[in-house]
Amino acid sequence: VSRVVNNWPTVAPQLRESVQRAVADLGYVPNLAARSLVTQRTDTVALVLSAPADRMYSDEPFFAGVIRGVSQELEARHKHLVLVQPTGFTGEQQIEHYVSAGHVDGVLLVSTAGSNPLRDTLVRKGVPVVCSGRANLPFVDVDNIGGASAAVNHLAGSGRRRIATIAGPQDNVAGVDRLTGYRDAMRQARRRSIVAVGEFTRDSGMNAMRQLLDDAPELDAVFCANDMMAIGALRALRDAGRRVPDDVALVGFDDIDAARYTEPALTTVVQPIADIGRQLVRVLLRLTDGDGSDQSVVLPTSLVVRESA
Amino acid sequence: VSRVVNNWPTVAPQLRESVQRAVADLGYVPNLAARSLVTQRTDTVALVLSAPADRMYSDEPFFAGVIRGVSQELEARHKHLVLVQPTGFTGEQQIEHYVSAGHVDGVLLVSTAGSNPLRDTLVRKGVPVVCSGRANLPFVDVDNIGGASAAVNHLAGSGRRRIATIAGPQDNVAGVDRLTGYRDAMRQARRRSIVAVGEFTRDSGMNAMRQLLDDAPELDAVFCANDMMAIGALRALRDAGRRVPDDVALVGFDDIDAARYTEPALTTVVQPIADIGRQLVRVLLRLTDGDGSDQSVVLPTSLVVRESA
DNA sequence: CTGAAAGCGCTTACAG
DNA sequence: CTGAAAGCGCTTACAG
Repeated sequence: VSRVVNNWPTVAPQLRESVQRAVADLGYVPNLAARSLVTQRTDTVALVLSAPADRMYSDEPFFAGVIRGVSQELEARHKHLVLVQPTGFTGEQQIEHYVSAGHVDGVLLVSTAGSNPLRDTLVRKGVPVVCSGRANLPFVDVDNIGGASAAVNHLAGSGRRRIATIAGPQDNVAGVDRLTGYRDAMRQARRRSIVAVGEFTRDSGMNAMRQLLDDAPELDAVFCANDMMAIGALRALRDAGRRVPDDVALVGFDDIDAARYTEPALTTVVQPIADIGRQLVRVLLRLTDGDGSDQSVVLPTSLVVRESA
Repeated sequence: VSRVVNNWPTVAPQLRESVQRAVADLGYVPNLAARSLVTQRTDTVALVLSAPADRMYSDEPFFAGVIRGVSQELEARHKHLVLVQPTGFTGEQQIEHYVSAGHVDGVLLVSTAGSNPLRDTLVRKGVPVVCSGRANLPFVDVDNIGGASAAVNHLAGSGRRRIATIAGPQDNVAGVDRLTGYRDAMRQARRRSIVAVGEFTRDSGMNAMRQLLDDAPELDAVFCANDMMAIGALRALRDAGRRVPDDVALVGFDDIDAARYTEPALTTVVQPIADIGRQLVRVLLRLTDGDGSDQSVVLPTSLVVRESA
């Protein structure tokens, strides 16, 4: 029976057929716990989402998009998804325990912070891990530097003189890289950088914009490291009586749905969010089921020009 | 060893201690597959999210909030979460198979559509299932009718004469109940209903608002069955030159983050989204680990008054 | 090609 | 209180 269920080639056709009929009649479904006990595989992947509460709880669709992509790709490959959103230290310990217990074949780590004790622990234990955001282990990232540079070049190319940026948190790889991209492009254009730092939230974008307006009132363009902050900045600009894009041009990053609905609609850098999820799965499965090679991926970004710049 | 690990009372203190030391030294972690093979329990719950793609893919934070609540409650109870977002029929078949294989102790079903073949199949197989939204099996819902009525009463109480509604899709329990609440309150106030139907998305809200403006230009208030549609309606009203709240008062439903950031900020009915997730878990665990009783829950809603009405 | 047997890592009556 | 044994439901060498 086992050989029929697992599609071994060496089974007489008639035997196979009668077994299959019995399986169908009885509605037999193999017990996965028993199977994984002997095969040492679980066909299950853990997705660990960790981020500061204020971003996780917010309505930013980044995490939802990644989950969706992971889920899609896993379903297509007949694997299962265990989702974990650890709250604090005890949460992380539970995951460590769970993973150590052999309940998953690998871990997908989507964390906003740069350092991550859980990651190090898992790697040390020999658990296959793939990160979102470049790291010194298998990862999936997007071209943050290129995207940010493209945004700045668009701004400079359309005649803007004083281009500021609202950067993301600098303990976050994307936050760092998008600022790097901004600085690189500014240097190349022989401009001086004007930088404020936010937390990737609407409120922080609003505050950062106000500060920029105080510190560098002559600015005529702002590149925001994500769309949520751009939405906040838009509000601060309106409150200050600056017209967008007439007085100040604004570019975001991410291309979340909301970017199409601001007034004016947001020019932004497109990041393929669901693709990140799909690629995370592919890189992990190459590690566990494939040739075991690290084939990290960097996905392209592109600028979509709407009304704000 | 097993008795120590599982905290049986009948173990000599010294024996217990030496086993515990060994466990700690060796970093022993019990194999859950082996355990669940004999106990027939997995300490794992499946959360099945099914919704039409246009809502699921959107940046609406409802699903993310429910996931968060489920995840929190499960972590607190040392249970695990497998997340499934079936795409089409094959996706549902995979879940059915997975659940039948005994990989989970129960299923949380968050589906927007009223009828659900998967639900019926699982129930027939004897799998413990809890739904979000009232149903003829254990469920967690919010007081949609009461919330909608409160919104209408607020509008009527503040002197609005012609109160319309943009209802949600009528194949959705929340969509139906929020419309019922609107109609009930209107009847009680001896007003005539003015109804347009949307799909819970921004675009559908915008279109519905345009239609209302055509059909009933005299309206001076609109109750939207969710915030996303209210955001779309806000846009349509602005495009039509109607001021909010001066010309038209607007009330939403959900109290998503974005409701605080519209201009004017949205008056809306608060729905405790993360609580829905937490309660789903509690109701399910009462079914499986508790006394087996169906203790469905209806969570309260409340009106939060901001600027739009 | 196929049957019988061992074993995956646990839990839990069963004796003592 | 505790040891030895059976058994959960599978897979996979091992013989034949």
